Amino acid sequence: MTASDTARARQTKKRTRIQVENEEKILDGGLEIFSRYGYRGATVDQIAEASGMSKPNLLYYFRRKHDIYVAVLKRTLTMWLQPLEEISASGDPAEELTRYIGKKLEFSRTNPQESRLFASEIIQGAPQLRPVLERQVHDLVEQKAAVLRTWAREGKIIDVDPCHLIFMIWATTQHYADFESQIEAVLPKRGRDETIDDAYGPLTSILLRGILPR
Amino acid sequence: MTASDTARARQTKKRTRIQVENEEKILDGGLEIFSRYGYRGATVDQIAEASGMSKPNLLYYFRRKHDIYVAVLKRTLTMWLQPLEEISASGDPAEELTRYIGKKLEFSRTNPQESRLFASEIIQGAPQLRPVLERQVHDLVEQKAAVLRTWAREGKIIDVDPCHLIFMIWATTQHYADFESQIEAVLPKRGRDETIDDAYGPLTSILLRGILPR
DNA sequence: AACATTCCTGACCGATTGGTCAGGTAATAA
DNA sequence: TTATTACCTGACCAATCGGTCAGGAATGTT
Repeated sequence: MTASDTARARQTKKRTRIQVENEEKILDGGLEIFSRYGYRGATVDQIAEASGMSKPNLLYYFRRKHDIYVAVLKRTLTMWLQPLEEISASGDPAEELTRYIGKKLEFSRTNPQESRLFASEIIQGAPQLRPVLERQVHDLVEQKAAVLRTWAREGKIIDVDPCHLIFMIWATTQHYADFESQIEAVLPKRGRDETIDDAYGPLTSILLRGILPR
Repeated sequence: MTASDTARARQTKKRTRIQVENEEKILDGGLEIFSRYGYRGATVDQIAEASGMSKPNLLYYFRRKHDIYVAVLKRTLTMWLQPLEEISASGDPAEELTRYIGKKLEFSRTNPQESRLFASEIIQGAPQLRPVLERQVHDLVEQKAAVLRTWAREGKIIDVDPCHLIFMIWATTQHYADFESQIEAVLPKRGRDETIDDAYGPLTSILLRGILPR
């Protein structure tokens, strides 16, 4: 047995059925716990329990707590960015933005844990995500900001800094996942799904009225 | 020495100069650490160091980590709610809302740690804040929502669920504090203060265009 | 100055933390 | 069938956690 025989190094080789299954279990469990308590607040024991396996067995697949965290973040990033990528310069601004807002709201509905995981990581200074933010996300935002700027030049939307518009959409849509417990406590009792349904109207109408020319 | 002689129980009596000073130091240190790591991720040792005192001495003033946390949250809540309270039914909607947005953005600039502390608490399910949210915040939101509804009935603003409008303002303004490190990483290099300055224009113009009648 | 009270500390405690390890069990390839 | 590899476990470890405690140092009161 040498160090190169460990599960992590084995990933270059072919992955076993059991390995695939268990790693997925662990990522799910990790998501649940990390999104609730943040990186430092989460314990390996908790993640192991949430994943339905013993701690030593979990650590057989991911040798360090930190490795689980990074893997969960990595898996989440793709779906988090997807809706933004789909904005098309050739489409109609109102349609494209309505669709984008809808997709982001839908993400808050179906993946609140993922949303909170990101929020938690970023509130804590994005120690793991920073490199990705500075390259991948930065580039994508700039690319889509350029699209919005083109639309503004053509008079299809008003002329405001497109980055802040994107931030507005992120903030308002993710709010329904990240601050769910606040909304739940403040609002007259309704389910989470209904609340997000209710939000769709006000959100799109205010934002579109706000950026489309009269 | 009985239990009733402890620092906490003493709060009913007159508070010493040193006591006042040190409790403030601890609340500041606690804010710094809790806002960075969340409740569970923060350690008493860290808070003690951030407060510039030894751990036993810190625990002389607050006997439990949890007591510090609650005290910090309590101190923060008042200033967090202040701007919303100031919205006046008799004022001009455009002016009142512009001022409110400005105040909230200003809070993000001057009190980012407080903002993140709240965000962290709420993401983790608001275990401590929930009672306050369900009473104090709930009542205040309903009261101001009524004001917005009146404005809508008078045709001064468009007719959307006012709660979601309030959420939009919270989300967009607090975003600049809570997600500061993301914005910093994504945006072309600027200072935090300049970014918030830049945000004020787009934010107010989009939101006001979005809710004021044409 | 004498005393009482408040403030502060080093040493310490049991519990929990992330992580290791020797060895046993199940799956699979020969 | 047998050998090999992958999978899993209980027991364990050093470090860190929240918190205690006896007693010394400041501070304030008379």
